[in-house]
Amino acid sequence: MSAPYRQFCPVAKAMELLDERWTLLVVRELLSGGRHFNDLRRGLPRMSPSLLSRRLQQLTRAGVLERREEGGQVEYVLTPAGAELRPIVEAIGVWGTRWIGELGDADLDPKLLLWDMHRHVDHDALPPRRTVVGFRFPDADPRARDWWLVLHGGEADVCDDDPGHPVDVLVTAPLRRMVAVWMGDVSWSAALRSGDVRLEGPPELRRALPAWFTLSSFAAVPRPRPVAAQAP
Amino acid sequence: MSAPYRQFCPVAKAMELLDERWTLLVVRELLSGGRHFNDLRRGLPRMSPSLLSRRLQQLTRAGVLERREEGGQVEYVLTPAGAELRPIVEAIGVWGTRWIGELGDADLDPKLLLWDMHRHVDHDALPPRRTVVGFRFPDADPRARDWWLVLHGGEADVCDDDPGHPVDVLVTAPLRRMVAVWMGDVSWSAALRSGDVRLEGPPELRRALPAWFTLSSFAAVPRPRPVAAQAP
DNA sequence: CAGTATCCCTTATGATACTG
DNA sequence: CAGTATCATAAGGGATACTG
Repeated sequence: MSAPYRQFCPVAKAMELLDERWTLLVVRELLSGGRHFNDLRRGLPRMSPSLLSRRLQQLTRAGVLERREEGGQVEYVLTPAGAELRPIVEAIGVWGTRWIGELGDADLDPKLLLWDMHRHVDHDALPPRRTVVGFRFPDADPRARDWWLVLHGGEADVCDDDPGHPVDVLVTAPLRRMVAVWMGDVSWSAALRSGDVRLEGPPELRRALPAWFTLSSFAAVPRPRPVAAQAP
Repeated sequence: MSAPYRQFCPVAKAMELLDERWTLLVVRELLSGGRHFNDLRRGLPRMSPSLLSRRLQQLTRAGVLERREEGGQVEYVLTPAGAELRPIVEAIGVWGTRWIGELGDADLDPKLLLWDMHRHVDHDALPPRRTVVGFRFPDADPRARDWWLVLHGGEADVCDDDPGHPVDVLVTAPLRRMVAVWMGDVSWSAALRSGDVRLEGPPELRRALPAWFTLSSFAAVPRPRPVAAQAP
């Protein structure tokens, strides 16, 4: 743990914990419903397992979460103190949505995009049978170019290998564009109209697809008005 | 700057900035009204000037604050993006107030206590003449044992040397106790009744003194109920 | 699945001194 | 007042391999 601030101010004391790299992202994963070690890892692919392990221990010691082992199953559960971090994480996300500028290319991780999408599937909007959505990001790294989302019976599975089932709708888009749609910076309809995002498959499925996903929780955040141009 | 998270998630992007040691405390100082480099330093006594300088630059680049130089006077001012960090800093302070346990001895910095108090003087409650409040923390480091607060004409000056003026009221208390009063964990009246905090001076000033200070902004935060004891 | 164990290495930070 | 310059250290963190 890094050196304490030596201030009694509760902001400083809280930041001694929350300051540390990855910590609040681990909390974000837990707030999003991650419960198992490898769940969490999927949302934090660039975090080493040893560091995740350490963070989980620190958060446990801090009283933010609890490690439960029941029948060989390990579960991490937020305590009341941990649950009260939700407004903080959300406020930070809102702030980031409003004030972080352009994303860098390195920020555009298709794995995380699919992982986030799979958590926001509106299963009630889906056809009543198994549905496979393919994603192709022509500009992405070849190894992360093709993805499949298998939607069935309230489950959503992310695959980076062909799952074998036929694809019902194929979504093709530049990665940056797809992220922009996901984050609410561009609407599905605008992205489709411009031709940046293309859908292939039966017309009724193509029409329905946008409704299968509720967007990122931050998509609806109002953006700051750009500095108003002076009226002439 | 430490390595980016490589996530497009706005929480991650925001934390790339806010994550870094001291950063949010610098913002806290700005939100509390600090405007000049050395103002900020007083609220961040353990931060080296070079690091403060670097943080100010990073925050400027991030669009959180603006450096203004007018007539040789340098001023740091929060931008709209910076001002929108207020709810985050406050939420973190509230969380810290509720969930951080006992403070360590190293957290009890009399300098910061006095610095915080001087910002929360209710000048309208003061006698209409210059008032000097002395503080003595018998258990503190000898060099930080005695402090003076000179209150006059809407100004409040913190001194760690005898300012020369006669002391109107002398407050003597264990440092931890005084911090507890300040943070709202113990009321003035309880602390005085128990004898932990003692006031010396004319009775009317002793009676009036608690009203001279509005407590820390977090003093009024409701504490979580302790886990209820099981009824027998 | 749920983590530990290593190991190296960058780099963030603290401390101090100094300048316009 | 408002910072810069310099330096040594610790250690936080990334990568990888391995275990029950």
